[in-house]
Amino acid sequence: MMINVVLADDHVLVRDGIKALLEDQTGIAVIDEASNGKEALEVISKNKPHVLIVDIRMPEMNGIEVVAEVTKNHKEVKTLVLSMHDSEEYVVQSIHAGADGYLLKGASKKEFLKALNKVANGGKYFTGDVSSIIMNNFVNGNTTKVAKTVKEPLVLPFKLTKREKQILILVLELKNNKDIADELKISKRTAEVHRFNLMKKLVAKNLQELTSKAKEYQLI
Amino acid sequence: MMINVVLADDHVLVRDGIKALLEDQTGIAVIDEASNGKEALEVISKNKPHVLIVDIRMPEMNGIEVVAEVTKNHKEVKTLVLSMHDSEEYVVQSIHAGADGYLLKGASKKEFLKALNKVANGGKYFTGDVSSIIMNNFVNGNTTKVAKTVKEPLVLPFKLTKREKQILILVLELKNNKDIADELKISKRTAEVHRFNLMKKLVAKNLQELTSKAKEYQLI
DNA sequence: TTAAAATTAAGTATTTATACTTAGTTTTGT
DNA sequence: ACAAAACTAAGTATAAATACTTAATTTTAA
Repeated sequence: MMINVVLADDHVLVRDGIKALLEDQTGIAVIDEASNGKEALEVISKNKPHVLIVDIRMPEMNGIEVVAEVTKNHKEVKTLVLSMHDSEEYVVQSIHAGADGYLLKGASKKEFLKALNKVANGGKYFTGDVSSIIMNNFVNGNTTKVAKTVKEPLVLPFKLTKREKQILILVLELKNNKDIADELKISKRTAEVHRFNLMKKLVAKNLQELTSKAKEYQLI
Repeated sequence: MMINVVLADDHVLVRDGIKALLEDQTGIAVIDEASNGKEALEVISKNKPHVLIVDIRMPEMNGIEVVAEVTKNHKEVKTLVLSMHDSEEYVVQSIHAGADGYLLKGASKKEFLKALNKVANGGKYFTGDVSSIIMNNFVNGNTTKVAKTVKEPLVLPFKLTKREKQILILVLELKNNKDIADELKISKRTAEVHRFNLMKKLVAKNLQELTSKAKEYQLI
């Protein structure tokens, strides 16, 4: 029985790498590819693969949003999320979105194939390092958040002005107000007020929270 | 004339992707691979390739260190640095280390081949976005630092104590002194002094410089 | 053309970070 | 056992960040 696979990743090197890896595997075929999230959904609707291998970070729609959409509208398609980073946030979001597996891009060929086969056969596969993360979060009661965090990047409860976005980038680069002022050719007091407004809009108490929120809302 | 290439990248998917990309190119052959910096140097010594394609971030030795070593000991080998990020720091360091080219992993096949051929033929190729960065830095006189920054991760001019390392991690997580104090069960004033000492040891004026230095010295 | 939104920059106040030092206590190495 | 190093926490001082507001000017949208 042939396992039909669709790849979604904006880097052609990564897609080619996966294809090369699967090339000599009997029973597995890469039937189509996508380089962004929206394209991935189109390709899936058209081809109805058994498995979607999707990078977590992509233009148009990120991997988690794609997984949530596939889980909702293509229940027969299994999803395997790829990520460069062993990130607790990403893992939890993947699970909440309904992913069948999560794998690091640095995984061995052996692990990769194991994950793909397991997922294709209806099982779950989360890379070993991630299991304790899963346990921690489920034990701590983060399981009730169903597909909430994955939607938030699409409909934000606020809107940043052009200037605020510029300020945000520099703040996230850890520049102080004087440097920000110099770079944007405004006064230090002006930079302070923009910064204050950003904190208010993102509901952040300090730089750490601002950074987390910016990542969560995918503002960077 | 065949261009012999060695690949150095710790992700097998990336190496496979590059191989797949080069597979149908007459005149180019991937003759060996390495998955970390030290292995890369061994492979180069053994195989004497025309070009080394090296990821900037690798275990054992990072790509810039490898390039510096190759520039010094294998002058006939051209080097092309790959990076996921369009980072001014990385570009400047690559140039200083003697790299013949710098490319983003998201580059198109066309650009990739253009870069490879140009570098193999003795030219330089830095991805378009980078040219202005190069100009900025050269104009601002950062050109005199020859292979200095690439060696520093190996021999540091200071030593961090156990406690300082703990403080550094939390500072880089953007935690404030009160939170650091709570987490390590020390007083806020103690956290302040450790923080001050860190700034002094790493010769940093502020959080931004501290973060940069920590990355440069590979303390995180 | 006009109104609304955004940008700018000042005011005053509190909190936190940075700067630098001193000194007692605890831990580690010889 | 003792000396050195590390850790701890206080002192005083300056600078920066945060908090919140007001208001004039510029830009943008209707």
